[in-house]
Amino acid sequence: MTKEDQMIEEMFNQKGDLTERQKKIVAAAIESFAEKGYSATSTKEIAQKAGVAEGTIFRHYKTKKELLMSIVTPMMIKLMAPIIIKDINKVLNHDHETFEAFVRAMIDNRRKFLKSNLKIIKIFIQEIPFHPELKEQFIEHVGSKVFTRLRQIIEHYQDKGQIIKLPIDTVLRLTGSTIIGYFVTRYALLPNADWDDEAEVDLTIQFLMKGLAPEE
Amino acid sequence: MTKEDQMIEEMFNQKGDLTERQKKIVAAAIESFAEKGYSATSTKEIAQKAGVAEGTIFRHYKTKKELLMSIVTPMMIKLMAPIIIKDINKVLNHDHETFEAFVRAMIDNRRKFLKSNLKIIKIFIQEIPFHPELKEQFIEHVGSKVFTRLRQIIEHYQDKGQIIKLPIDTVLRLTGSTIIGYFVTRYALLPNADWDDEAEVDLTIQFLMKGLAPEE
Amino acid sequence: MTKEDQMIEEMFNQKGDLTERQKKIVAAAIESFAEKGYSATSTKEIAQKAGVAEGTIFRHYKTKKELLMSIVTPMMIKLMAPIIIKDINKVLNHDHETFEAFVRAMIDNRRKFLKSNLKIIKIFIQEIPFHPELKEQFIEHVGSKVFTRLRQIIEHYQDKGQIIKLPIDTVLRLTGSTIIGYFVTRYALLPNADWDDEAEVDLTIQFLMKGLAPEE
Amino acid sequence: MTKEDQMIEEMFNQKGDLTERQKKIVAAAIESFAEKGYSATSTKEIAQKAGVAEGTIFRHYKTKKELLMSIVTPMMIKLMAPIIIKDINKVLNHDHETFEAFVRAMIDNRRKFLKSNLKIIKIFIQEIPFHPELKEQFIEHVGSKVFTRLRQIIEHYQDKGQIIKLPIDTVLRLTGSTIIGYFVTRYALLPNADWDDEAEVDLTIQFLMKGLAPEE
DNA sequence: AATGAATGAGTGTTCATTCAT
DNA sequence: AATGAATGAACACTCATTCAT
Repeated sequence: MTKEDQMIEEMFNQKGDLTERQKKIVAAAIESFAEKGYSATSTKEIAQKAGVAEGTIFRHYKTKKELLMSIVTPMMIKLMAPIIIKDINKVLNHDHETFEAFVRAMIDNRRKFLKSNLKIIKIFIQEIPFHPELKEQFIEHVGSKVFTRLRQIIEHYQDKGQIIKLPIDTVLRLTGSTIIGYFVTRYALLPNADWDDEAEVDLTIQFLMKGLAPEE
Repeated sequence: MTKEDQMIEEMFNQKGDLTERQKKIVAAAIESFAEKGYSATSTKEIAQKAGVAEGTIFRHYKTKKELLMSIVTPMMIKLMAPIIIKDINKVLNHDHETFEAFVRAMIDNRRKFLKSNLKIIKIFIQEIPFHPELKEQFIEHVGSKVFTRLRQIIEHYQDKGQIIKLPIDTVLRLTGSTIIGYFVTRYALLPNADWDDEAEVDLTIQFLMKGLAPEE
Repeated sequence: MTKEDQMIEEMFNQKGDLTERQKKIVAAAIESFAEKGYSATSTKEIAQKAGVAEGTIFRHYKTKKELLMSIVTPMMIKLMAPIIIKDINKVLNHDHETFEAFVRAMIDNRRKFLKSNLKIIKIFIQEIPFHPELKEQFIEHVGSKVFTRLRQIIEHYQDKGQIIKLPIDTVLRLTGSTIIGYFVTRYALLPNADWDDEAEVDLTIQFLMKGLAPEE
Repeated sequence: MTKEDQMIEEMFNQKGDLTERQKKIVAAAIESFAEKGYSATSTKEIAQKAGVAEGTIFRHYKTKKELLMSIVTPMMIKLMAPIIIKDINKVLNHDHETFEAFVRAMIDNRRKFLKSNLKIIKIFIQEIPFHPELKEQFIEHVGSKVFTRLRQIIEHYQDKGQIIKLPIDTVLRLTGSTIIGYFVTRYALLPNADWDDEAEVDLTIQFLMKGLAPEE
């Protein structure tokens, strides 16, 4: 719970409008949603875990779904923000001379966020197929921008001759699969294995670079 | 529904013990579980969709969960079977001279299964985090054997000098990420995009082989 | 309860599609709705009084409101039916030579119905202001026909020179007020007073006839 | 709302102890109780409509029922007051020479009150069957006195030979039915019809007088 | 005086499951 | 085997009321 609490502190107190009780409700909801899934979690259970009356939940969130959304939406934005927001020139020209450096930076940066938002991300991925509004919201507010952005970045490094000139979406898919595959294995499938993260990332990036190396 | 029906025919009639009514129940359950998730689906709904009485479901399956299991367990076994069953020597020595040929064969072979079991696989992946028995069953009966087997195979091709001598589990992860990443993108994320499957698989395998190529 | 049961028997068994349990539910609902009002009556209470499980109510009636409607709608129709249905010539020419005879017949006939449907009528009157559908249904299916019919009848006796030629709606209102006023006093306001019904009706009709007597 | 506000002003400011906020609460409660009934109206709804906090209602009225009573009780008294209070000799001997004049005065006088208290009267009639205290209060404080009084008045005009010597309660009932029947039709059933009030009252009184005319 | 957060019992309704037919 | 009526616990949500601020 400590890690989760920390993340709630960070994420929601910035917004500054969560009361002590609300934080407890949100923390309890995250715990339960992640453990048993949104629709198998009862509001009674959340209330008990949070140590509040059931009615209190509904004072702050009109419906159970609104509670879910209030947890998942800001995370979704924060997860993708760094990719969208960063000044384009900075990212491409100044920040990272090579594609490898860019990928490494991205892994390092997102790893922290991921580690502290593990449960919320899990909830998000679990529930997105069942809530069309969530999907639409994701695509509208984040998804499309992120993909546009990532395509620009890949094109940039292709133009610089650092990576192979395959179709951009294919490069995107291969890169995404490799990185996300690492994170999923690391934090969801085998979180308790004995990981040497530094080495593992090195190998992963090395694999990716070789795989995407331009033809001679 | 035709595709789903076909698959049900194939899969369950082998077992030979499914009545006409049971097939309808199973088909309805697959449809609903995939669409709204296991716990958000009511047995009433399944009964209606299947055109049977509510009681009929419980005549064939003691509980709702048993119905879920009866859908998901055999699929899980069939999905993994080809990897486990095949005679070891055959696979390694005779069937596929190269790692590339092996990967290509695997993709081709599993693609058919995947396409016709899409919904069940979706259900399986959605529900596995919430049903410990399912997870245990998977690991015990399938997972561990599959992994042992895949490690042997990778070692074999490493020994033949066809792929780089990274830690076996790392190779496994990278290969898995690349292939599963392709399938997920192809069939779950963007099933309606305009895919040239042959070309896409060629590029994917080419990426994988370059990425895993032994050092010179 | 005996009287109520009787009436339920009569009214609903004709339709023949009420199970024993449904009858109990309906009887309990009538009792409670009449006593505390529709919205102050809980389904739990109805279930307990009926000696069934709460769920059973909802097997037969999709909502609490549907239960209310199923009680009130057929009564409304049966209450008004005799006025609408009767063959027009019969009523006007053959059945009743005088307006007095018509009024007396109406009082006698509707008294029986009223006595055995007292509670349901009470519920109907109590709830009609709060359920627009009920009001519309009443007007559409019964009200308008009844009024058209009653106007014809009054006109008929006016033409025969038996009652004064005031505006028809005024005659209707005065007649209605007098008769309904009697019934309300008799059965709702002072049901326990010491009534000599025959004498009281005689006086009431005598008052009505004098009041509506044509000018000389 | 203007009309309602006016009436509240009139009625409650006499008591002089209603704050601005209380008036808003009372006005909102009247609106809602009349529209949806007492028990279907929530205190939250009243608070919102009144523009005050939920707690504020309970600062002024211990319970929701007390709020109802505070609305309905003074109206009940004011409605009946003129009949009770007026100096007996004045009414009978000086004010109105004839029964007809008395009835006409009563209709004129009470019409104003009725028009501006329509909603409260509606609430009173709707709720009286469900609140025994209300009924008792009505009978004790108003009802019995009013009836005693009205009986005296009728007896007086009977003695003067102006109306028929039927049993007093029967005369009372017939007179009441006729007058109340007019008001109910005029203000509750068909308030939007095209009424010529003066003519209608004339006809109604004419009917009543003929109906109650002494035998020759 | 006024607020509105907090309460927990209560609401109508749905649930998975049982069982007589 | 199949039905669908019956169950009562559980559901998300609302209620009148309290109380610290």
